[in-house]
Amino acid sequence: MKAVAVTMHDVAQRAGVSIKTVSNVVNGYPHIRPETRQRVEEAIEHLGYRLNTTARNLRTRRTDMITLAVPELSLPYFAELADSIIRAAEDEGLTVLIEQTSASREREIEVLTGLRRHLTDGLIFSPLALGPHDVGLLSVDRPLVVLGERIFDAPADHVTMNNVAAAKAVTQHLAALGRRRIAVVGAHEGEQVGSAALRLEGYRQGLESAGLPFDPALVGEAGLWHRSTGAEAMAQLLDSGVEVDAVFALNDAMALGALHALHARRIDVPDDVALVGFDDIDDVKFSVPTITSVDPGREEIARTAVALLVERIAEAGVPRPFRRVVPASRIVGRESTGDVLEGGGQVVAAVQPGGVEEIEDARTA
Amino acid sequence: MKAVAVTMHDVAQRAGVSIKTVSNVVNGYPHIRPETRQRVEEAIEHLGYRLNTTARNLRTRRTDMITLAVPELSLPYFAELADSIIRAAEDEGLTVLIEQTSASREREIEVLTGLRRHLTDGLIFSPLALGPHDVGLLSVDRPLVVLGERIFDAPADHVTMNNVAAAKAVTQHLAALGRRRIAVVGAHEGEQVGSAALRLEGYRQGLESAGLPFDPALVGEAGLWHRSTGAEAMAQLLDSGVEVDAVFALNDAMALGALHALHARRIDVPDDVALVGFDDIDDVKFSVPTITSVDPGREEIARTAVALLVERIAEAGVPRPFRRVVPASRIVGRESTGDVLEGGGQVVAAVQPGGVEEIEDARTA
DNA sequence: GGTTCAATCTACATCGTTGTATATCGGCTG
DNA sequence: CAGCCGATATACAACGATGTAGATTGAACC
Repeated sequence: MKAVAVTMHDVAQRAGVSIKTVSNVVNGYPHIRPETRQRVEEAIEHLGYRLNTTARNLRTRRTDMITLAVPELSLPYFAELADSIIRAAEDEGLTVLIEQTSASREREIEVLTGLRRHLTDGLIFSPLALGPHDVGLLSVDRPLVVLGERIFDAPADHVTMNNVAAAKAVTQHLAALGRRRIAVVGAHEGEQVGSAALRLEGYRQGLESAGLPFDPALVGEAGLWHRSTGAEAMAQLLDSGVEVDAVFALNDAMALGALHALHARRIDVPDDVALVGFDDIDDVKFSVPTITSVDPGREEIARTAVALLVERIAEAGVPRPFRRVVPASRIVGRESTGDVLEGGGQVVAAVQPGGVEEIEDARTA
Repeated sequence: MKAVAVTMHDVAQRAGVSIKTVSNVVNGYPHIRPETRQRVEEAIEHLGYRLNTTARNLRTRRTDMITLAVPELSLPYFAELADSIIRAAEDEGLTVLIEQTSASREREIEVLTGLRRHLTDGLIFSPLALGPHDVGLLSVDRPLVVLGERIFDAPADHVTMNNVAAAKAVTQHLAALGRRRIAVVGAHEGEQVGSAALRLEGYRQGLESAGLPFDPALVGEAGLWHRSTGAEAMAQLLDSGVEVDAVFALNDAMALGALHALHARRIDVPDDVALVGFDDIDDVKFSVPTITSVDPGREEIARTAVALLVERIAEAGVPRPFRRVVPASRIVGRESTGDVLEGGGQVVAAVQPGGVEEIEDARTA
């Protein structure tokens, strides 16, 4: 019943050539008589032959696939990041396999060490549970590019963003608008690493440079950076009775949640409270009101990550310094800070890129 | 420099057993002396052996991977769908490879016929460019599950939603709230198939059952169902001067865009205009105001699609009727229709599921 | 006219597993 | 005690492609 797969063997037989010649035709090897090529192509067509990618992968030791490990696609930032990375990979002839780690430590380790290690040529990894102490786990013997702000000293290439500087710029911008009681949503108490810690640090620097005091009462905690947690953190801040005239949500999802919570209490944005997010996802360009946000250069992050990985794959085994790349980011002003009256969005601050840095300790990736 | 991959051969040698025994240990074959098993495990541990998935795939003719083809992940509905499908697949021990078609005809055909055909065990395909005329292209010789509303007579299992009934219910609900000038955003002029046509049909039926006339001036067109196109369509409707007291956006992304456009014109939702979307994505639960929407049963769609595909894969070659599954959907009422004052969301209408239907023309999938 | 070389094609081994058939051993059955 | 069976382990071929080395042309070269 089930038609057995057509192989090169069958094609070779029908075309009256060797199986290797079929392979050569399929792979575009140039030195083939036009007549032969035609016979082979006819046979392929007639038999409906399709190359077996798995067999080729085994023989060539390449799969032309890469893995992208992110927490979850239902978080808009990661969905958009995945979109960009898939496109960038496609341009390089690569297919992307997505692993959702759910920000679970176990799953993140599994991605690094698990079964599928031999299935793709490399890994772009955006950790959320692992931290600096886990650097050892990243010493895998295959091409790896790390994203994000949790692990900086990994033996791997690293694409990140200018968190501190951008957060500082956000805070300064809010201060420049005359806001004095700038709250934060999404802090992680006691944490020393990761986006939360860095952006909070930028916030403190921004306050300081604006001559504003740091008030712990203005710092709202939120574990996972979802819309819902942002709304909860915002609600708690408001309920605490602390005076607030601006909110810096450490990512856009929380900014949307915060906006929701503000609206529920009939607090006007931006008249009563100004609001800024981080990530510049599509949502904040259409929310009501639109939300000012930090564009961390998502496209560039994606393209760079793929490019670095492709390089590592090509040079597998060749030692070369690990690189840290930090694309330029910028603040896009929108209604939530009164920077534009409606729609649009305009750059109100550009944050210098960190450029490309080569790290001494050059091991083999 | 580069460590050559450790194979079963190396493990076998170190453990002093045959390579097949190593394979048996790795695969959990029961009849192995504990002592032997331990020696093998020690060797695996010591050498850092990892199974080569590609080789196994070749030998077993299975990859335990499935392909999911969607237009793009930056559309929230598809991001959430992908999330759900990846989780459902994981529960079945499958990994998901995502292909973005960008709603391009060419890419959609490529996904069906392309190189990677032999790389995964099956395909879950959500077409946006192909239509009923392309049914022939779907006669592929491998497990396939089709999603969506564009192709109904494909020789494949099909998971869809109750578009007409749900859209009718939405319209009736708006009418029941006293709205008389119900506009639509996202129609596709002249199109006979697909979500747009079906939902528009439901809209017409809803109007009719409510005794309201159908007014073409109230129908706004939008090609791609993005936030931006929804905003444009809404703006055009408003600029046309037509009277409107409710808007049915044919998906949530457009509803968010429409809300944005309404807000830009200082039109209050829901006081001046009520708004309903479709898909029940996360965004509409946190927008300002929150938006009433149709929950098409995304989780169930995902689980069903994976389950059907798994069944086809297991029974490859066995003929069995093609099935069409239509999960139940429901309208979740929120602020944009005044159904709740804030937050939350409550079911205001349940739409009967279409159940499972078996289609006569049973070919082999 | 022998040599050289590019073009064209083929044979064979190989990538790292798993399926199949088979060998060996000891114990249990009747 | 012959016969049988389950437990344990192995040898060998096979999955479907590609890399390597080499065979066979015919034209070009000196």
